[in-house]
Amino acid sequence: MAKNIRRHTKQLDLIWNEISHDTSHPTADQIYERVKKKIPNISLGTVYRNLQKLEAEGQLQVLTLDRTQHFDPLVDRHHHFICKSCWRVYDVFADGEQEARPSCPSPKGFTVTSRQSSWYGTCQSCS
Amino acid sequence: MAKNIRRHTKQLDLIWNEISHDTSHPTADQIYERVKKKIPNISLGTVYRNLQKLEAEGQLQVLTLDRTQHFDPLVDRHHHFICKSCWRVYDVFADGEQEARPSCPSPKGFTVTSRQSSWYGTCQSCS
DNA sequence: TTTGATGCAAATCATTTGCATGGGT
DNA sequence: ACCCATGCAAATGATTTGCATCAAA
Repeated sequence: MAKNIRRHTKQLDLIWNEISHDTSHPTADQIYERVKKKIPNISLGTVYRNLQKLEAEGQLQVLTLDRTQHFDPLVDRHHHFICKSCWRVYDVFADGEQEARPSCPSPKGFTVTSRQSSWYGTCQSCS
Repeated sequence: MAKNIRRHTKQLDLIWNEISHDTSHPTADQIYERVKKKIPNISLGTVYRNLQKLEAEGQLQVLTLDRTQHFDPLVDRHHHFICKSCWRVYDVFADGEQEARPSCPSPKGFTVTSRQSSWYGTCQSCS
């Protein structure tokens, strides 16, 4: 019977403000460090819980890199370029990427709902 | 001055035998369970160390899925289809996938050395 | 004999969870 | 008042590492 009503807290607000315009793909810990400046006793667990909530609501995407989650407020279709030297993550918008489909296994019976791809290499500031 | 010569051990042999023809993308722990049947006191650490070595030598690829590494003996260019229902991983060979390049950020100064992409959806046996 | 590899256990690191309390609604 | 969200600390789970010993070369 419970309505499970979503509550509006200052912690969630602050976390969203920190990340919503950030294109640097920060980790939970990096967000925690920033947010702590405004709410010194906020807990890392709360940061994780709110990031999960934002992801579940489709307000952000998660990119796992080397066992660590990176959060990305850009949820439109795009890909990532990861620099193997500095490990910065760049958003990538590919031209002329036609909807390649799996040819093997046969597309029969396989339904594709999303796609994620990453380029690896060296970025401008490292080369 | 040390030559750091690579030694040939039965543990490495066995691990390679287990994985080299396996297309199911097993985890380290799954490989450990199999290998333990042949060398009961082999340690999980040894399995990890040998998998790392095989990866470094380019004999296998690692695919990280939900914080867990999956090992793939297929190192030719290919992608993956991950079923969101059973979490099985399928190898994918895409037709007509021309080399889309990042258009933003500008390709200037960005060098792409490898690319990895994954499709998510529902597989044949789950639909 | 030399020294890289192993087995074991403890350490690490990101993330999750249990629980008592606090604060939206 | 209800009961979801928080803070805290302990737990989890995959992976790594230190170290004494073993075994390829």
